Amino acid sequence: MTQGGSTVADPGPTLARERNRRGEGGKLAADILAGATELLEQTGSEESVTLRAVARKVGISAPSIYAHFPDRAAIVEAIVDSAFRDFNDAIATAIAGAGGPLGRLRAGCAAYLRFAADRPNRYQLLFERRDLVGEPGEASYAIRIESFNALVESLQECVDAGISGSDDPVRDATAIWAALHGYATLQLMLPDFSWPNAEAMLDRIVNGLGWIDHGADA
Amino acid sequence: MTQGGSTVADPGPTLARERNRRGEGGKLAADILAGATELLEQTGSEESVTLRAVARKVGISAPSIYAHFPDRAAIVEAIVDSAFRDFNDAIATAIAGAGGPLGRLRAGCAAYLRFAADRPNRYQLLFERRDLVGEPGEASYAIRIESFNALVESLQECVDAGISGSDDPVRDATAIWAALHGYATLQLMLPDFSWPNAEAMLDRIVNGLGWIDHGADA
DNA sequence: TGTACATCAGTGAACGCGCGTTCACTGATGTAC
DNA sequence: TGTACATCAGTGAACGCGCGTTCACTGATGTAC
Repeated sequence: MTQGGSTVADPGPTLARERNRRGEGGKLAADILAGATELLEQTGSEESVTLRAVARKVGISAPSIYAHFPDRAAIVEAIVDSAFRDFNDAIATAIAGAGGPLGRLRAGCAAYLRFAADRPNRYQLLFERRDLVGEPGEASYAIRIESFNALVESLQECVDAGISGSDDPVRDATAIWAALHGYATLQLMLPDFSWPNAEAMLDRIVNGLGWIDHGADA
Repeated sequence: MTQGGSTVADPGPTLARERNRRGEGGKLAADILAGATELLEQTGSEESVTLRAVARKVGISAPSIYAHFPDRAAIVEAIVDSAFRDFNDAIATAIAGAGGPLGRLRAGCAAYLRFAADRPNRYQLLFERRDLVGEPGEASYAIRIESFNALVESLQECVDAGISGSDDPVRDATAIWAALHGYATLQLMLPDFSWPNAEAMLDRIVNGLGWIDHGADA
């Protein structure tokens, strides 16, 4: 595990970095977070985000990290938090930029899949670490369902506009979420499978799952 | 990572185990695999399956493992393989035991969700290690889409019987798979979320995704 | 303008840890005669 | 039935590794006077 066949490409040490001026020591915190995120994005495994690897990447010594993060766990938590903020922002922006209830719902779902496709390793991390999730009401829980809530809202809008016949938008938004998440993560696992493209999948998911009116249920 | 806040419950050393008789040394291989699987199921993390931990669990010394597995990676691969066999068997059995095309499709999907709910950590492992997947045609690839193929077959049966109006069973089976996988894994991540129960979700997924005829597509 | 000094940003060496793996071995079990 | 011996199933000690973390430090930067 620490030794042996671990053949992760060594990104090599990033060379000399200028020491921050006085009062600007805080900048290093941002550099550490950025370096750690980049490391994760490259290797695809959270375990490879070690204090020493991060330090090499940023161009500092490992103990310097302790001035900015209490321990390794805090760095990982910070990466995940920042990834969730990026993720939620991307989806909120897409929704805000689209027209009409249906357009907004679809734009949100499309942005979801785009984030996962563009930053696969960061997406994977979002829903990987169960131990970082707090109880409902805590911030660490809220940040994880923020985009889901936006999805529910969009679907509700559609119902209100008479476009969707969903009798339970929360349940149906959950089903849509599940399909989006499954599609995104299975693709990472089996890249050689002949996946339908995102467009086709969105048609199925958005139209099929409690979306268009389609008569009886069972 | 090796030290620090790792607070995984120590299952404690399993005590003295009888040495196998001559010619029965092979039995240990099965014990090792079982111990490793149990360890994984308990801790939920593949990293905790170390040679030493497995040895403690089984009640042998760590080097004894080398008589049966060439290295640690081989153990993990064996766990995953055996988990996939269990998984595929569970689904195949459920399908075989159900009546009618629709009954078989639904039984397969229900068995999928049941496996994930009953053995969450083992299910998670199935679609976690990307590096173990070979190219299409290889056994390590085939075992990963075996149940998907059964799903396509069931859906095709439904089309043939005039029950489903799907114009592309492979694509629609993919969407169903994605929804099942997403539902299963998101539940592990956010156990406190108010998930619709499996029954309700199956209705949505099986009926909604390219299942029941529902007019235009876009 | 010059200088003593406090502070800040960061370093280098060292620690103990669990790990995968190697190696020389031990002692019970079965077999040949 | 007895005994020498090969074989088999496993052991215990040791290795070098990268890790998280601690600790005493250094030297550049800014400030008080």
